Amino acid sequence: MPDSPSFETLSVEPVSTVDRVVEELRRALFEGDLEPGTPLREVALAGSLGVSRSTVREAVGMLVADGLVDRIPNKGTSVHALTADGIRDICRARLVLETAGVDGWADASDEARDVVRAANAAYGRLVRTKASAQELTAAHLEIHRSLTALTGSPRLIAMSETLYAEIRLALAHLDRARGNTREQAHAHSDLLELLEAGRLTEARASLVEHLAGAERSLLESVDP
Amino acid sequence: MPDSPSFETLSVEPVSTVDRVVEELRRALFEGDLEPGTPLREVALAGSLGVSRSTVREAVGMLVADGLVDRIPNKGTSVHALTADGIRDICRARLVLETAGVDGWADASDEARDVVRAANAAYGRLVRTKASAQELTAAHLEIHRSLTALTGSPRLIAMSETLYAEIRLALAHLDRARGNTREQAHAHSDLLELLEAGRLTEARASLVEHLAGAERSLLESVDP
DNA sequence: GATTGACTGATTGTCGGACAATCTCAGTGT
DNA sequence: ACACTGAGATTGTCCGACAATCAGTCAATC
Repeated sequence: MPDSPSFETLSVEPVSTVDRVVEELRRALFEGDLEPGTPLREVALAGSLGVSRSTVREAVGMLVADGLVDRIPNKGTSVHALTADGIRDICRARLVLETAGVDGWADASDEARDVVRAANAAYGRLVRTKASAQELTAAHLEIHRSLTALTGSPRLIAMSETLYAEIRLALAHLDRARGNTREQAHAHSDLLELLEAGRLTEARASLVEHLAGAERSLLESVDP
Repeated sequence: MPDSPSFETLSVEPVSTVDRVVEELRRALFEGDLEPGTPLREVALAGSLGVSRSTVREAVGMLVADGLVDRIPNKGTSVHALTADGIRDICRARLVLETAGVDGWADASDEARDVVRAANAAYGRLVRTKASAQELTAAHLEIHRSLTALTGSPRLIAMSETLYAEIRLALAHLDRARGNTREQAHAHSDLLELLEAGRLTEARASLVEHLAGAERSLLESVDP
């Protein structure tokens, strides 16, 4: 027998029914199929998804924990509706997390830095090929996620992901304000250049400005 | 009719069975009744708590979302066991959140600053009266929570609370290392004095040092 | 002797049904 | 205009059931 191989690259993901339901609901939320404020009736969902109410309940509970769905006891759950205060809060929070990542650029691992570069390149590619709005926002948020990931902290990354999920939900119902994609691409590239050059304080300032712009754009989605 | 009173202070919390179970489990975790790694069997818990398995399942699911309990699919749940890497990660994350609060001292609301002062005072009082270890850790973590609360961001506060919950769980099984409570009280008071004096960079440095000490202390709990 | 395969018991994941508690809302009565 | 009432809908909780999965044990095989 040839000495036992390791099989370290192999893996099977045991995807449970609840996971599939969560995934399907997230997809529907991010694609804008479900308007914010829409009630999520357990029996109706169970019926159309072909699963039991218990399973739907558990899946919805996870989305509630993620902040994508609001629950009022004894009244039901509904698609999370973002307020202006909520947007301001999200932006303040992401500013904290992303600047933490930018400040740690020098101390970050090479892989983490490469992820930022790759995310930026992927976004630029999508802008040129005129991808769909959902793909663009996903790629855009991936850049910012990679910034937080510069900290190398799994918990900070997990926190930031809940923020991006909320943003993505808000952006799903805002297909306008897409005209600034090209400027945003420049903003990201500029930020990355500053980072590569080691000009951290300028990079930080660039990020602050970029996020302020994002906040304005998001606020338009709730305040017409 | 006498002109209608306000009743603003009144409220009834519609406490569901799941909430009570969650609360009871948290208590048990924080008091150290349950060793890290202890499996949480659904039927056993349902039996001793006098509720159905569904309810236990939902409650445990919430604790999993909070990071207090680990779940391995098809294998079960167990009390979260903190690794050395986990502690390092938590401390990095709390450093980011708490420094964000400290940096925002000047811009914070008066109430938020008062909360910090009150928390510090309450902690000092407990140290003098030789309170129990659990009370001390609770008061201690409340100080740090109030620091993050200086940001005024509900989401950042919520994030920090999950961190403190994990820390509290780790501390529940570390009744030694309590000798440094007096030094810690000084550290907090010093930090607060620097803040009051507006010497923010020094305050920040003080916090960094204090958190490094906390990390060392926590690491002892996993690495004997 | 190590590996494989089959059996067993325990536990989880999912299902369906059931029922009380609670909310909503229209309707009724005063 | 106001309070009460009742029906319908929905959630919260419980129960019982069963397949799928996992951790052992133990025999069979090479």
